Amino acid sequence: MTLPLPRAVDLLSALAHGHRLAVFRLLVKAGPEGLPAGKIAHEVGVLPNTLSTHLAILGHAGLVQSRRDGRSVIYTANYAAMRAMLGFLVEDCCGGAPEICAPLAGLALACGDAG
Amino acid sequence: MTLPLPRAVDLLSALAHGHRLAVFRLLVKAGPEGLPAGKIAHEVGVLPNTLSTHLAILGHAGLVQSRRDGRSVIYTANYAAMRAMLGFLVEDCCGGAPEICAPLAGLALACGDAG
DNA sequence: CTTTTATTTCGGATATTCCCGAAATATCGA
DNA sequence: TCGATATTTCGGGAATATCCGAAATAAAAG
Repeated sequence: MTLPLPRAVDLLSALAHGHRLAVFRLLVKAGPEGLPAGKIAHEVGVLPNTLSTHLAILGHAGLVQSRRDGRSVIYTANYAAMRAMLGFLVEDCCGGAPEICAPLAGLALACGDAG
Repeated sequence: MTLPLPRAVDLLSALAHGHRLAVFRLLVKAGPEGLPAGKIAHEVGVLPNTLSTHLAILGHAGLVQSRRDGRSVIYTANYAAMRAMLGFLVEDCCGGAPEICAPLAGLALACGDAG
């Protein structure tokens, strides 16, 4: 197994929430520069303290990292964690069912070209 | 977006549980023939009624299907749903970060070869 | 040093998830 | 029909998640 099952559950749980999924998408789009917590809260539409909790959950799962910049705390997506999760899902599925992830090959290649 | 956000959350939530993730993996490995609920319960190590709830959750998310065979109810993994979820994650990530899913291309291809 | 801005932590109220035992339903075989 | 097997539904209790307002912490500005 590419990832211990509880670890995979942690990653899935972290993203299994509308606001947290939105936050992660936002941070992936933002790239390595990341975004300050306040801006994320505003974009996603949640109170700063609530967002802080969500960011902590994402952080605990390893999906985001943070650094301080003056008064702001900048958050960035951790690609490695997401890659690990996708790897787990793909390898775990492909083991028994190429139909599931064979189409992903083209998709992933297209992403490399387009991105 | 390849999938409405709430739909993606449903799929992620369904798999964000140790037993349910184990069940889904088991069903993917079992292939189109599927497995009866009782056997799944035994393999995963949960009581039949508890498993029934988990199967209902997976079913509601569209990740598994069922058919009756005599006294047994046979469950099978729904590849399309899993493919949709992976597609969402990959496309959503690759939009901003090829580093995440570029490695998946090779992985998915390898699955097709090996599977 | 005080104020302002940015974020996190704390306490608690509400909602949801999770699991179990008991009972109900469906199907088969005697 | 009666009993056995397979699964689901029901009801409730315990654990967990979610969200909010208020207070605390961190850093810059005046």
